[in-house]
Amino acid sequence: MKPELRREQMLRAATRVFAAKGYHRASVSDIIEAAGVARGTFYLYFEGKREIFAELVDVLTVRIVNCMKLVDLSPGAPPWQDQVRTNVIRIATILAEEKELTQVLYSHALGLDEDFDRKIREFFDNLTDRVEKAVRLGQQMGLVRSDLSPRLAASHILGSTKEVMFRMARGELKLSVEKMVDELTTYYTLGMMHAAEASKTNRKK
Amino acid sequence: MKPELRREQMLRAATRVFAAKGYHRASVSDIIEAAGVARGTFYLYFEGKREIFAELVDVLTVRIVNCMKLVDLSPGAPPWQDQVRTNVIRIATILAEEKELTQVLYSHALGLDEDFDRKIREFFDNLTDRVEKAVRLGQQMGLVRSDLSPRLAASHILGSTKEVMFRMARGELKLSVEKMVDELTTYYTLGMMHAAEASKTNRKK
Amino acid sequence: MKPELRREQMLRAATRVFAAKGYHRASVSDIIEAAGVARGTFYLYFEGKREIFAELVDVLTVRIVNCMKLVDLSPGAPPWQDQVRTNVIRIATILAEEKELTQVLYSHALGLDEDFDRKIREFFDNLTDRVEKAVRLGQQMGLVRSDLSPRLAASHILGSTKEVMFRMARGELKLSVEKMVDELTTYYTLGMMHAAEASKTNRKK
Amino acid sequence: MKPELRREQMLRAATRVFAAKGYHRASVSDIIEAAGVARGTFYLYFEGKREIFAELVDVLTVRIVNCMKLVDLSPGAPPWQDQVRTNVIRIATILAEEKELTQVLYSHALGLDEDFDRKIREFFDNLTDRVEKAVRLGQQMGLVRSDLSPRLAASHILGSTKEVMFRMARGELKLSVEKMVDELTTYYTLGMMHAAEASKTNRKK
DNA sequence: TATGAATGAGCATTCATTCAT
DNA sequence: TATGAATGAATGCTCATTCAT
Repeated sequence: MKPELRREQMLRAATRVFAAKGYHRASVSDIIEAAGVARGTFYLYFEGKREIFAELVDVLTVRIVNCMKLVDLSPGAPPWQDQVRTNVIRIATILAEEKELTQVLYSHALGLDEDFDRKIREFFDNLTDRVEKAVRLGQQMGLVRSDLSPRLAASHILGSTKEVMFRMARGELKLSVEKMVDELTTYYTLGMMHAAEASKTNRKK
Repeated sequence: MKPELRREQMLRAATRVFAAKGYHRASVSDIIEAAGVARGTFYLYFEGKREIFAELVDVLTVRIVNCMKLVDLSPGAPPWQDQVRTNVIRIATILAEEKELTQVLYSHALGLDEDFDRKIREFFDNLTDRVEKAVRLGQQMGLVRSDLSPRLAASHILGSTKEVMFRMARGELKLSVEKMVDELTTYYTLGMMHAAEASKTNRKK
Repeated sequence: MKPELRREQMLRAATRVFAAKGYHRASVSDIIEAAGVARGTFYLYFEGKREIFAELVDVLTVRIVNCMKLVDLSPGAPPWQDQVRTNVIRIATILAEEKELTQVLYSHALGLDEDFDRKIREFFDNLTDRVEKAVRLGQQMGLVRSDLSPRLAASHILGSTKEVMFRMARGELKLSVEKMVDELTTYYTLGMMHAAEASKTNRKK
Repeated sequence: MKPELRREQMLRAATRVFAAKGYHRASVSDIIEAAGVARGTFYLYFEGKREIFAELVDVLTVRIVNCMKLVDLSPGAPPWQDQVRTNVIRIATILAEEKELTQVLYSHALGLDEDFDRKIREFFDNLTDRVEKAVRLGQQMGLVRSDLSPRLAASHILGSTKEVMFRMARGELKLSVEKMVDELTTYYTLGMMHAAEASKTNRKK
């Protein structure tokens, strides 16, 4: 079998196993059994359990980071709310496609070893930073109320998004991606906007 | 030594160890060393590693659940926003007191075994249910806009609260509990209120 | 069982196993089976296979180094030949007592890892250094012919001694320790002495 | 590529690898990498790691055995001391040429498996037998003192020769082959000769 | 011939838990 | 109650060897 296919097959098997048992309870034996390959084959493609997990995270990370576009505030560009909405829809669509991986990432990712924990943290910190910058920009433009702590607001947004996405991945919240994103962005924006703006936005609904 | 003191001593040691290394990387050896007791003594007081961890979680859970009061909407009661705010302040105060435990609980708790995972899930689901009910009530009272999905809103609130609390426990967000709670509740309420109300609330700031 | 006894028991078992199979072919499983202890017990006392082997070597090394006395050339001291003979007898007696360990040490000791190889080498280099110094001293005293390379002579002496001791340990050469040592020292001394001395010494026999 | 060249190329690579890492630490991967051939190709030419090593040993063994000539004691033949000296020079020259292989052979050869260990032992026993016979012959001719145990003397000679050759291979003893052989044979002969002979020999130097 | 992906027996090691003292 | 020596199931990993292409 072609190496790339083997890799693919094993990554898929690992995703299934990690989603079903969680990182800690999953063993290399589980993965090779699920993939239907021999012990040695596993180590031919991955350095160990930690590494195959890291690869799964990396793949998801890259996809998410790549789909995010900076909000364009130049005249003539679409309203920033729409741009944010589009970004969130793109992310949510990926996570909805990768339900199993999302569950793993958001629930079993910490406590492996210090390096790895840091990596996961960096991923979320990276996202938080991006959101924080957007909030600051919003404040400079006068769109966001200035008494808001940008870091706090970013943590907020990230936290609620994580929770909702995770519950959708677990199949517990059953909504269309659009409906969910609309709620999410309404929340974000209402919480951040000046009274006058909030008022207008709510009235439109 | 008095049995209760022994227990206390070991629980405290376990908290420190779990906070420093995380559940999976912490070993019984670490705990007994930190507590300064013999191996066998540990098993005299606790059934095992899982159980001493479960006990730590239980203690925190009980404290949190006990400090939450149902919002009283009868005439003459304080404004519901204030009541929510008081609730959240109480919870946040406990978590701020138990920073180490909070970190453990929110980051290393999953992946032990199925029973335990379910337990953690049930704790959060329990909280979500309570919030969801509150949202429904708010809708019935006409305070909360009716196009809001109560479950989604509850997930939202829970997610952002978890994230912010966790970041504070990690020492990453440095705010007073009050400031944080104000932001949090402003968020919750603005996102949920009718335009007119939101408008008024924001204006007051 | 008392820890020291357990250690003793396991060291003895390991000696037997290493002597029978050689270091590389011996497994921890062999050792614990021979000792009649559980897997974990082994690791309670030793860090691993390398370490228990190192300990065996250390014990032998210490015994050998301790039994060697510097040759006393002051007036009134016994003839240096006798002193050397006594030293060699002491070493040979230890090795004859520890036949199994001797076999292991001299035949399977190299190729474990670089650190360990160096250790074994240092042991023999240490012995070689001592012999070399003795040869130089002999040359200064005019007892040993001056055209002899001290290092070469020392390698010589060490090599022949190692070989003979090893063959005795293997049960291939069957002589009394005394007879063997007499031959050995005759060899050493004849090869090194001035013609006149060699002549006298040989005549005495 | 011509089969013989391939073999040659792989044997050379193996020699380098074994000399650098020792038999046990060397892996088939190391060898094929050093030789620049594929995994399967290796097994096309050799049955396995043990066999390629055995082949290297065999080649050296044959060369050494072939270069040894029986001492000719018939009248008119060169002095036996000279004949022994010539033999030893021939062996030493081969070993000096094959420094890497010598190191491997003398230090990492044991502990592979029983058959192989026996083989190495047989090689040295074979040499010991030859030397022993020579000693007996010397005793019969009245050249060697009769109180010498032939087997012991042979072990002696072999041991010191092995040690010196090995140290030279390791680059630790730096002498010309001639100087070394002179010392070696002086040692052998002095230790074995009658007093009168020893006296004469030493005087000549 | 040559390749290199695949194999799996074998090994070292860890650690939660037990139990005789 | 308290101890700590002993346990052994479970796990991760290596590497010589095979075999389909």
